[in-house]
Amino acid sequence: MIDLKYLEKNFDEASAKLAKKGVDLTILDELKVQFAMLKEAKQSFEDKRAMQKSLSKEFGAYKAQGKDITELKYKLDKLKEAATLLEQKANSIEDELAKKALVIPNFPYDVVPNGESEDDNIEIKKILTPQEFNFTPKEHWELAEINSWIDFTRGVKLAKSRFALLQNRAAKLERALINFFLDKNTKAGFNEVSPPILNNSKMLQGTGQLPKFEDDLFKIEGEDLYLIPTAEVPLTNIFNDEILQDSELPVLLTAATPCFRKEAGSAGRDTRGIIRQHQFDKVEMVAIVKPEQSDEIFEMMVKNASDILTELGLPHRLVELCGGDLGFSAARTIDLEVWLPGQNQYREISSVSIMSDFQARRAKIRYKDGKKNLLTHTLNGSALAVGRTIVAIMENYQQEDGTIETPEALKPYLNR
RNA sequence: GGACAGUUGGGUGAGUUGGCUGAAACCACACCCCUGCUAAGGGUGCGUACUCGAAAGGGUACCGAGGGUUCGAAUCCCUCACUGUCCGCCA
Repeated sequence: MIDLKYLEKNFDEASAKLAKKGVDLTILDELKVQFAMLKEAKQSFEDKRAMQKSLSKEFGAYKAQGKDITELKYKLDKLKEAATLLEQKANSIEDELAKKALVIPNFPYDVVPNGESEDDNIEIKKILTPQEFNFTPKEHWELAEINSWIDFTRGVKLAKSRFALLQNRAAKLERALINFFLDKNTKAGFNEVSPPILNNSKMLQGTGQLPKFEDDLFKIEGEDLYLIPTAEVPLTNIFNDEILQDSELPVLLTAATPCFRKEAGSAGRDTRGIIRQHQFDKVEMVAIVKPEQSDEIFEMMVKNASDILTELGLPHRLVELCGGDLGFSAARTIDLEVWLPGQNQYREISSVSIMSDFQARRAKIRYKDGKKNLLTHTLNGSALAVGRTIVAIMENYQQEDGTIETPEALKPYLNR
């Protein structure tokens, strides 16, 4: 959630920032007005309630002394009625305000370039040069067919469209990659955990998926539980409603989990292959940090993800997302895009973001700074998306006959 | 899933014949004093959030969540969630 006090005090500046993200600014005016109304309503309720409470104390004394209480009771009844009314008014303003505030996206950082869509993103640098093939490289689904790595038909039979069945060496490769990624992240200082992959609505709200993006989530019927769309949700919310000691920070966590997304709104996109599935494995990095630590940790996370790709021999590039392409909770994001020779283009394989204090405010993640409790910053990034890494290996390591070689770095993980 | 018990501040844990309790005590933590050497003693402070105030200091809400009774509820009633134990089931 954005800082409403900041919005109140620096309205124009806040508006300019959100405009960069393409927010309809009329909602901000409403927010500002309602925020002022809420303060006033709360104040008048609290004044009445204070009066009621202090008189109520006398009530006990009166009774003990055997004094007549009918007049006092009459006054108290009136006060109670008035206070309750004022309370309801304040509550309804607060509810409305919360409803609106929860769907306002995070403020982007100043370094974020202007732009409306992914076409306006800015390439920062390329790492490794794509190799020249002396044949026409195939797309990964053709290779999957030739090597019998992926059974798309039966995946759909078992579940529905956008589900696939990895088999043979692809299944082994998936497991090897998860281990490889976790080992790399551990070496980079991240602590491995294995969280629940069903989380409740409070957690989904904490990281920003709810209430606005409910349609993207798979929900368990009859339960307040959702399949997580990313391990960012459980990892970040480990500290939901907690106050950390400042000596504990930064907290660096990594986990390999399946992720589940409905992909609502991406009908027709990437329907072939396993680029966009309802279920996919991903190894995630999450950091809970003091605000002054977040830039440094961010660079470290980007480098870690990039180094892993380099070690796998996969050409990739770093892309700074523009305001319009930035996610709801993100203040700044760098995407890592891997080269896919079959598709002849770079495709996202990791996304590393600073959420500033946006998630921390929603999830109430704080730390002790002397006597004060301050909001932490949260960051997350993939290192890496497993399915897309398999795609990248298939396309980059393909031979003319359609067979696929194994990257050197993975051999220790596959030959056992 | 069934039966019983419980859910209080960072931790342990009082308080459940309604008002003197936002909350004893102890531990932990912070600062100070004494002392000096890898101990101990003494003092003070210490829940969270919002809000008024320059500050000192006030106000309101929160004792698992939500609702109810009452002038007044951590304390009484209802619903739900969770934890523990026993039974059942099971990887």
